[in-house]
Amino acid sequence: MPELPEVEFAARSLRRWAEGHQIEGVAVEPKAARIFRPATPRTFAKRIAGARFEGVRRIGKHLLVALERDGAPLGLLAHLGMTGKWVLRDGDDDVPRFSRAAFRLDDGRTLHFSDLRLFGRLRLVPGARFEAVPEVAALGPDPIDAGIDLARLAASLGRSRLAVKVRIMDQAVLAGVGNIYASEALFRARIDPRRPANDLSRAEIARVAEAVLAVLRESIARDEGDEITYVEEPGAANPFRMYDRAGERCPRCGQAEIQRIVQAQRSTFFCPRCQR
DNA sequence: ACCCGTGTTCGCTG
DNA sequence: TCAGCGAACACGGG
Repeated sequence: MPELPEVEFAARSLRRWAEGHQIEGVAVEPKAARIFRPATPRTFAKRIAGARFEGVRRIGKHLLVALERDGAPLGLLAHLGMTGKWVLRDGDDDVPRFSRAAFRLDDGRTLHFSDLRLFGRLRLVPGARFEAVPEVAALGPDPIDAGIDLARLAASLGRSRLAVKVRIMDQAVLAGVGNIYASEALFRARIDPRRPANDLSRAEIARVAEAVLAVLRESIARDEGDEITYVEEPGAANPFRMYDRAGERCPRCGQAEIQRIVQAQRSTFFCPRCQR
């Protein structure tokens, strides 16, 4: 599910569902131990039980959850990986498929962290000192939260001969841009994803910045309500213009077919006619 | 059976 | 020294 817009949706959901509520107990799936590392599932459950949700921040694809336990701050760093999602249930029966951790709240509802592929992470951060976590410290600016500084983006791109599509997915360059939105943004910017990053002109870099912001904002706006359609759900309509549309006509020129290529072991979709 | 997947990390290489 | 590459992680769906 998750790139920046989907994680933003998760952050808003968590705020609405959990802020101000206390965790009465936690049930963890022992087989999902890798999610809780370096803590063991048991230690994780023990340390977080009794904590109250204070607030939720998002940087890129990371959720920074501030908790308070026994009057002391405690952080929960959550990453959804490829298939993670937060799900709220009324009671404690009706457990979602692939629930890996169930947080029983003080109002009888249960918050589930569901994750099929186990690439997600739930990590406790002592004192809620998120800045001290290396993977958080390494993140570049979040485009929605901080905007995109053109000079900084130009510097990041100019330093690399990597394909621009691969480069803008680097979380140190733009935190939160993943495989889908990288393709979507470069289509909007009319830039060939295979171009070396350091080959782009200043004007082209400006187009990339504008396009990244636009596709992220569009998607966040689309997810405005309580519901979100997950790409992987069977029968869900594909909301993207390029992603997973190989062989279809380009929606811009109406002439060329959308191509699928592989870059850095990930699928890229683009229009060979419009994107130069 | 085989390939694919919205992400990250690790070890190797030049 | 370090950017870049490929494999690995894990598991269901087509």
